[in-house]
Amino acid sequence: MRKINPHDFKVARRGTTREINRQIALNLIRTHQPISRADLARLMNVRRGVASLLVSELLSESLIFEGALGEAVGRGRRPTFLYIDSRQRCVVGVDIRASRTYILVTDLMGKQLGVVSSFQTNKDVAVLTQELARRIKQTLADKEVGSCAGIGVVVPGMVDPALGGVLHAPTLGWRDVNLRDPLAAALGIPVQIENSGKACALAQLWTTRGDMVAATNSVFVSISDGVGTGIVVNGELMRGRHNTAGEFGHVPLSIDGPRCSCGATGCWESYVSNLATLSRYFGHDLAEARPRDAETASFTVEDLIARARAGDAKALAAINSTARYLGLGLASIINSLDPARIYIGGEITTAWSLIEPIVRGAVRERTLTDFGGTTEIHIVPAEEHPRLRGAVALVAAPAFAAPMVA
Amino acid sequence: MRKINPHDFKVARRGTTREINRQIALNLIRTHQPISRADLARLMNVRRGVASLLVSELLSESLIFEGALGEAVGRGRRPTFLYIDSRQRCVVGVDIRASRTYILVTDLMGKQLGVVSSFQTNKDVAVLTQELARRIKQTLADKEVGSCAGIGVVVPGMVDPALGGVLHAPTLGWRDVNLRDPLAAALGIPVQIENSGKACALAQLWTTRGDMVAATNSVFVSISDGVGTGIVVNGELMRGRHNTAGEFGHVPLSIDGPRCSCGATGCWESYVSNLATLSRYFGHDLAEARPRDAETASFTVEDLIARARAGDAKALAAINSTARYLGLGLASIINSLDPARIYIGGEITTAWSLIEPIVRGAVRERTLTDFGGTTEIHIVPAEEHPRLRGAVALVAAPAFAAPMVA
DNA sequence: AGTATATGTTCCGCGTTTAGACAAATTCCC
DNA sequence: GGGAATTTGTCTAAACGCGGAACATATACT
Repeated sequence: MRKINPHDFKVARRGTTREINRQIALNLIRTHQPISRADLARLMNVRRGVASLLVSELLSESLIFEGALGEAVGRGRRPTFLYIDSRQRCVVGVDIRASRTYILVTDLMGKQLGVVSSFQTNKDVAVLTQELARRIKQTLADKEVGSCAGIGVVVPGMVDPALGGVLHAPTLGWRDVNLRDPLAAALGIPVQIENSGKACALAQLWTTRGDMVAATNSVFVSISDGVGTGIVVNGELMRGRHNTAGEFGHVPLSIDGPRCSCGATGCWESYVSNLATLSRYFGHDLAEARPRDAETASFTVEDLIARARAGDAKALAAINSTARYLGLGLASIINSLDPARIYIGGEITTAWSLIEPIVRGAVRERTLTDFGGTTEIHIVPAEEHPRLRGAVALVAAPAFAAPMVA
Repeated sequence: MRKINPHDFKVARRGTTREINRQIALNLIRTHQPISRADLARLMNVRRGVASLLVSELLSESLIFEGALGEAVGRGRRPTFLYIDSRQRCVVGVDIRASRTYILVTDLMGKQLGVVSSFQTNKDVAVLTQELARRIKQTLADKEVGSCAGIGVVVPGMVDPALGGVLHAPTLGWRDVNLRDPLAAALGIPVQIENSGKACALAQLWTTRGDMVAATNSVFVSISDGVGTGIVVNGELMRGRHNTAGEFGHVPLSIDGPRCSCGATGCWESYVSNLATLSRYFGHDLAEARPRDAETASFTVEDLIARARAGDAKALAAINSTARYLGLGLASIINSLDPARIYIGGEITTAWSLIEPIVRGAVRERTLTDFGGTTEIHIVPAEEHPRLRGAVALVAAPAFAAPMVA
């Protein structure tokens, strides 16, 4: 039951019906491929004639292609199978992080076409843009990937996708930096840019198979140096007025808690970020400066988890403590948004088998309803590259999105 | 950019275009009345012929009516003005609270038709249903209000609008109670039921004039015995998987804080509810049982505010303390959802002129971005009856909602 | 070889927008 | 007072796309 905005609506035109049904057909082919025109018509509950016309339109735009004939189930003419046409077109996903920058090439369906490459991030935007352009050119030339439909870039910080600018990325030290236009100009390819937490949520929305209801109402929680979240409501990414929706990392667990990098105190992030977990292990006061001495500089959460698994009680205690705070924060997300599913990404998830009971216990402890306590929690391993997948989705998804209407 | 759910979509039929445009026309008449067919066509950017057809359809369903001829602006034929037809049809809104139950009759546009009546709430559902039915019958017979299109009921608790049941309403002591069906059966009128925080959000969404962008991305925070919130995203009420989205009242300010009625500790509600404010004034430990002795039983927040305005320093301190916690909690809402506007309702708002600087200061203190700190805050006075307006919207809004498509 | 069945195409009907013409109503101007 | 200009509202034909059914094609079973 959506309200029509009387100052910003879209009247249905003669071609709107077709536009809508075309997108539905495209999505059904995407999720059910290989599929015949007849099956498509049955799924859509339209006559075969209509499905045929929709298909021929998609064929003429080479969004799909006709593959080999399928086997007839019983008797009767064999169906011609339809597939999304992701041949000779690719998408580049770029994940810029404080330490390194990652590049991935996929086809339009998000299928990985090469290895993930990476290089050290130069925080000077001009230099970084140049290096990115050089490496992307190289990648596109090397591979048999066809033409590039677009480049998606994700950044750990506040982004204005409409203007293409990074408004504030603390870990990169960027403020009011336009990355999109110079990169697009250097390559002659359209560039989309978005916050990485939101991109992760997009990745799950567009790549999750099976239970779509859960993916269309979900929250992605990404835990690394900071805590970022992306919220998906009714199959749509929640942006908020200034595209900053999803900063759950700075909702407090205790307003009198440790100082957070954002300047406030007791943020969830200051309890569960990788730095917080490591600080807890090394016994530093969390309010102090970040540990960067010789012993701790190269020590990561993965190392900590390895020690915990090897029997280091202090390491285990640090992780368990993070697990508990993680659960308490998730409970806030559940109470406030009641998502069907929560995705969790980040290094800490490699310890999931250790911490799951603690996390779930803490969730149950603070959720208001029994339903809330049983909210699905899905772990997204780093090997799935959720941020890069999200960057790709920025480019690939619009072709499949529902048309704006009413 | 919404994703089409491949397991639950709506194909566009032959009549879908008309359905969409019909609703747009209806909404434009609603917001711009009185309006002529020609102006409607200009607003919609369609031919006058189309607008005429849409109008004649709406006329035949008596959703609108033709009023007197308007004055010609320059030369030319005088336009016939169109109006939403809210004559002889009414909606009943019911607000069930722990102490009293309120009833309001409005027309389809939400215009108040009589006085708000109320009676003491009997927590036995059978008795309450009977009394409600009796009083509503009486109200509908007394007034020259025409036939009743539906009854909207709001309850302070967890509701399943689809099943018509109240799953859990702590202050009423209800659990798994079906209120909708017995009431509908007793009156022969369809009944809609919803949580009161969500209803308040709906009320603002459907009755706010002017800046629609703000209303379509807003959060309503209702502060009384408890703290309830309703979230509106893209012009649609956010329900969540179990219709429990919006329980920001139980997001903690400090997990080690005072015990909350929900069983957890340090919930925002336990800092800013009316009881919390009063307890602070009387110096009780917030974790103790609620103050209900002779002195405090009948003392309300309004009384407290009156004392504060009269110069009672202790009263002012209690209110200021609540104001600060209120702002800190609002900051969490802003950080996590980035709404364009926050509406605040409840008794404490009568002290807004006293507490506004403190609230805004606390908001700025914890919001992550400068944008966030300047988020619009609108006070909704009790005289506007936001809960009752929301109850009415439950019935009146569907006729104006955008059709589900794609 | 004949029949049954499934797929994919084609044709016509009908609802809706699009475009334009036209009558009715009203003001302006001579 | 009368004609021109302008605006409103209706009407008709064309274009677009779904709805339904017929038809050709292709395959399996008997």
